[in-house]
Amino acid sequence: MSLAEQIKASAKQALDELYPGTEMPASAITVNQTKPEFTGDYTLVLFPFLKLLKTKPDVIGSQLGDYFVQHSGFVVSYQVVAGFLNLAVKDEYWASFLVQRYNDNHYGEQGTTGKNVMVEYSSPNTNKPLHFGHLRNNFLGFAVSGILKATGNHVIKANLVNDRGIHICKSMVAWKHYAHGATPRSTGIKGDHLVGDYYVKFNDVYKQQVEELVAEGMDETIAEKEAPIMKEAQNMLRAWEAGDKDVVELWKTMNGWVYEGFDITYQRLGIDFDKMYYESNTYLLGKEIVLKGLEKGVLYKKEDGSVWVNLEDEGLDQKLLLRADGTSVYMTQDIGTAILKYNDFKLDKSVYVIADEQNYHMQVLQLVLKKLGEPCANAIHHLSYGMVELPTGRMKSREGTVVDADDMIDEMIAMARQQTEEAGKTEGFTEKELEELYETIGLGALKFYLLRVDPKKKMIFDPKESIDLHGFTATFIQYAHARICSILRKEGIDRNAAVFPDFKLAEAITPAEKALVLSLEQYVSVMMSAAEEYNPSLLCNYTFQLAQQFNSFYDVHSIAKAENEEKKQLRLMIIIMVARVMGHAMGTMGIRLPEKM
RNA sequence: GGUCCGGUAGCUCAGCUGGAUAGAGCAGCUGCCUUCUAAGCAGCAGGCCAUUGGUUCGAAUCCAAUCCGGAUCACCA
Repeated sequence: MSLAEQIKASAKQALDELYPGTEMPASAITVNQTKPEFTGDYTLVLFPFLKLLKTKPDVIGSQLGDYFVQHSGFVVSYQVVAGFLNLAVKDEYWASFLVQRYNDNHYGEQGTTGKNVMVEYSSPNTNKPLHFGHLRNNFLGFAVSGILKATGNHVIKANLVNDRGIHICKSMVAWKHYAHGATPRSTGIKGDHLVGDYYVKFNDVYKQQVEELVAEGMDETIAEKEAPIMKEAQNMLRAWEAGDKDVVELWKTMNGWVYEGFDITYQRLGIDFDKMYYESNTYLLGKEIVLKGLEKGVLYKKEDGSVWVNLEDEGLDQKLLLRADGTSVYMTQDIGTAILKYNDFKLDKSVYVIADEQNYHMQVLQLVLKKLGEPCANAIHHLSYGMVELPTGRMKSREGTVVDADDMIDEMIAMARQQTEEAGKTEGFTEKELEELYETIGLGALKFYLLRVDPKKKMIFDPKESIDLHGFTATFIQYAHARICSILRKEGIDRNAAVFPDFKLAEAITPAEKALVLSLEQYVSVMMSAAEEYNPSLLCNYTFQLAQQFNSFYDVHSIAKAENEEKKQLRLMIIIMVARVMGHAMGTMGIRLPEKM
């Protein structure tokens, strides 16, 4: 239990004892960190008690304050200011917290919940390379997986690859006509980019053909259907579904190129999966379920033979689940996959990392599954995140107005190199170490940039403004971490092995020291909130604040020249804990921290 | 039009389960490296928390209305 929670519990107990018979609801008890301008560490708000207890703030304040001093064991003194009870926590409490956690190598890790949680993320289309917006999805999914793992869940990271459909055929058709047999090997172009180029090519040609047909007097909506290249793509899709040997062969080849490209990108990003699902394997699964739902009378059939679900009672619309010709739609596939995933791993929770443009779709999916009586309906959680936009609006791969993920990674690493060299900080590194450092800094900055904002908010990225390496960034945290490592190196201390069995608290803890211990104490509850809210930005904010506090501490206190041995040990324990917590928090999100920079 | 999401410093964002004088970073301005890493620290300046009303001892936070921006409401995925 965190200290703030202990204070709440004690306050509840105190009120029960002081005012027997008056049931104070837990919601009436609020505990905040004390504002810096007042003395104290935590503050209990007294206003909510006044009416129910028919008393005044200073009366109840001193009653509760006395109770805390006498019974809590951790409060040394208190002050009542207006309606606030400011509690000062004993230095001994902080010291013993520190010693205890210092010797706990798993601080920040929760015991197992016994729950199986799947996080589906990334889920790319195999017709184009990843762009900046996809990065947010990938980082979010990976970070949330780490957070759920740290809070004791068994996590399965899943990737549902969208490897079939008309959009895939578009790249294939264009490649057939315009590539003259070009391959990643023959051109030296990364496979996903090569295929993406032909997706763009398809759209160029398509647009041109539509224009020509319109110029010949055809209606635009008809022209869009009649353009030869579009018809060809549709034919190809039909051929694929029929298992046409040549089409399937080409499909396998081109998807293979894309996977090779994706693998490189995933590896550079430090992102991985425990389970791959391919839509080509799963797209037929939902049909059976839908037909069963039809039998049960949960769904209904229209005259033309198409199958629908009526969600009007839920305030939504009617939704098609099977076409008149019996083929599946997107929703049907997702119904099948949801059940498949659920059964594959006996899931307690199934998280979908999907952009907020699909909120409606996910809502419908969940409702349909519920209507069908599928237990997986209740396990679904849509982690809906806002899209990354350019100042000019949304990225459109069809129009080629995207910030490419691979380019972005290169740019970030190049920037890390440039700034390290400019600062003259390359000494004492081998060439290989430098390469690794630039990657750690560049990728860290990129990940942090995309994770530090509340997932549900959309964000605007201006490619003209580079991602900063100062201030609220991973670099800032990495730098603080490197400083700690440097201190330890100079002191000859191994942070994983150092123990302080003789530590005694000899004098008062200073404000800068206390700020750090207080933050360290809050780490677990921050991690829990991040898990509850599926929100890595909480960890980003927390870790940044910890780094800030460390830098201030570093400025006013010396470790090497500490006033005495007790202070030195105290500070060593503090900074080692800070380094560990930073490493744990960032590591959870896939951001590495260097020992030196 | 229905539904949903957002509007906080010049810019990017915290704070939103109601609590003290609304916080960071960037950009701007002052200081601070013969002392454990200045990718840092300390400070200055910058706000009608979109608007209006309501609830309350207390509202950026909750409710209602309005304005602005976005998403979505496909036999696309």
